Amino acid sequence: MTTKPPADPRRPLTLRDVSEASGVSEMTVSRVLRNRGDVSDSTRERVLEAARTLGYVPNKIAGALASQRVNLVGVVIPSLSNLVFPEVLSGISQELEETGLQPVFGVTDYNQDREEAVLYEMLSWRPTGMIVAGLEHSDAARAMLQNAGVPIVEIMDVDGEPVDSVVGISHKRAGLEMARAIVKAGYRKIGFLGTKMPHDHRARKRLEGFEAGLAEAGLTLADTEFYSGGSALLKGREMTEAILKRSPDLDFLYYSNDMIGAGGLLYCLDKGIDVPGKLGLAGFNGVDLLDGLPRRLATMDACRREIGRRAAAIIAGRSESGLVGGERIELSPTIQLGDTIRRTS
Amino acid sequence: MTTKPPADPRRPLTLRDVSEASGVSEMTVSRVLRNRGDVSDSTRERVLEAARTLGYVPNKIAGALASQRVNLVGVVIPSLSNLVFPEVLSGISQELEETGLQPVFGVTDYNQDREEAVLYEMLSWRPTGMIVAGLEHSDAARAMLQNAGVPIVEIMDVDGEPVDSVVGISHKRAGLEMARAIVKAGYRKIGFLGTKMPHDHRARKRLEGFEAGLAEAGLTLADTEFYSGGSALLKGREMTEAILKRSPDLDFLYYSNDMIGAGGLLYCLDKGIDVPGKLGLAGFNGVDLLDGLPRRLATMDACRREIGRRAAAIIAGRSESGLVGGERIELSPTIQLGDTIRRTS
DNA sequence: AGCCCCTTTGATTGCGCTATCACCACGTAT
DNA sequence: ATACGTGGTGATAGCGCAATCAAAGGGGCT
Repeated sequence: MTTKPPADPRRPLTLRDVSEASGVSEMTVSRVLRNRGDVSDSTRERVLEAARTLGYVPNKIAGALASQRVNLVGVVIPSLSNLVFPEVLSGISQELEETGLQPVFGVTDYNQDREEAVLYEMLSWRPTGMIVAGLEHSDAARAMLQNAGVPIVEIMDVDGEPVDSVVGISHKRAGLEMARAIVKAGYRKIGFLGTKMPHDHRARKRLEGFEAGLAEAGLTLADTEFYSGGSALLKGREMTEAILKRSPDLDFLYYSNDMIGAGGLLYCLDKGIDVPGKLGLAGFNGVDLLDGLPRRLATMDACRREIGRRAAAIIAGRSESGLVGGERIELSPTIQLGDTIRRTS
Repeated sequence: MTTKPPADPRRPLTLRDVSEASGVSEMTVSRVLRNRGDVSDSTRERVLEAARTLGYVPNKIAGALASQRVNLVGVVIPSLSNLVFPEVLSGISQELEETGLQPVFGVTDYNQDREEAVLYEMLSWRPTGMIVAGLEHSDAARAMLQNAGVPIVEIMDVDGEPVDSVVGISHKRAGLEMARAIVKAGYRKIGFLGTKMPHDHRARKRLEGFEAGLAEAGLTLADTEFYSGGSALLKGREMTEAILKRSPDLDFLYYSNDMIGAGGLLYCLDKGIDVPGKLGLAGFNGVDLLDGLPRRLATMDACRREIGRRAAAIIAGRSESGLVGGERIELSPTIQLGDTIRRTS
């Protein structure tokens, strides 16, 4: 059988073209290409051959409309330049790999209006499920998610009221526990260095938890320093220099993330400051960048990849088994003292 | 006017629901929601009000099928854990922001089979255009891209034959120029440290260019060291230690990326090695991480954000103006000598 | 032979939307 | 008066596919 080329070479191919080329009905072609229903081996071969030589690519738009099923999972995150989120995405991708589901990413830049727009856009493709970073959304966004009629998983954070399911860690508790560890190690004059992003709710919660932990020991933050934008490592250096110049008697610096913490550590080593004797340091995240530093920064693992995996599993699982949802998974970040907190043992 | 709730509360809303709630035809609702055609202000208000209170979200699947237009741009990259690609994505996002086009990302893990699968999946959504990292694809993948009938932009690399348009830098030339700079600075016993990924064609081309540059001065690589996986910073340390132990007389180390270069730099500073006097170092990429290091590593900017922007602009531009395509944009990375190459001046 | 059952294939319908054209009610020009 | 726009609206058809049911072609059984 000769495969005749389509009439108009620039007209996109359809099932009909494959059907004509292989001499069977469109329905049978559809069945072959989706591996669904019984088709004899001989026709299957013929159809696949025709599809291959034509270079046919199915039109999922039409397929999705007809079947009311879409293999997409919307993933909404605040940023890509954070190093944290790519790892979450990676966990999601990995878990979804074998399910036939496809993640689609959207970035909000920590901006609620952008988030609303991205959610609207994504929901308009009628995805199988949504994974959204954080629990804080505009009312309109919450309403959209609630009405979407598909599983919603909010990730990263568990301190708040989820729309549906939630997978994350308690950033409040993370801050609290780090404060306790620092106090226990004997540090008393403690400074905080972080970002100036009012919409990074997780950083805010860590700070709140941290202050609560200090309060347990009757302490308050001795000084704080904030930044925004730029190379985090460099900012860590600069902020550390600034805060130590202003408050030379600090004996501990808590950084809101590992990158600025690493910058601070490099600064202290440069200056020959005795770490952790005279000055202790800690960050947050457990990025593996830290493994390469001259000294291991104290930190707390945020379970990023695991969060992605579990969230994806909920979507994937729920899309098969018609579960009702509302799962709540709180992971426990483990504190790693590294070499920048005095060991009290 | 009271907006009656939909009959079945779990049935997804359609244009018909909004049309009934607002007392106009579906067509008029469609026009209002897309801001197309003339609609009187009073009806527009009524329709928007109804849509808002119902919480209607349009179904783009149906819309795309009917209009044969899809506002998606497929973006295919090899990895997210590389720090380089998130920046490219960021450039793409930014450029696409105002065009109504939406990027959709797919990750191949430097695997040609995965790439083929991801391309097939993406093309089946009939995107407005595709941005694909690299020029090396399987025959099937090339064929798919060629037949897609939409603008294709291959990015990062210009050393090869593009399917359609291409935006990137010459990695061969980047390697070559770095080699020349190193030779000119007087280094002679030069080692290379890189990844063991046979499918990272850009790293390979840089190495080829680099060796060609050495050859101009009658030199060859004195030693090489490869790694795969793990924390790049730590690997940089370990590899540097290994290669220097094996070949203590090396006077320069060229790293295939900045992260391992940074690890190497930290190692050398730890060991008190005279950089750049006794030993010169250079990386590749110009990641802003380097700004925070104790000494600035020599490197070469890969124009990542710019590449993303230009690629997106081609898609956006071509989707309006029915241009024919085939653009070729070669950006020029600038060498930054930093503090780890001797200044010959 | 007549029956049933199973496998394989095809015809029809509709998913939710937009393109297109038709239509109506007004003006305004001729 | 007739013709002709023009802003506003609705009716109809169809995008490319999959769900569904109908039908055709074999066996194997009584």
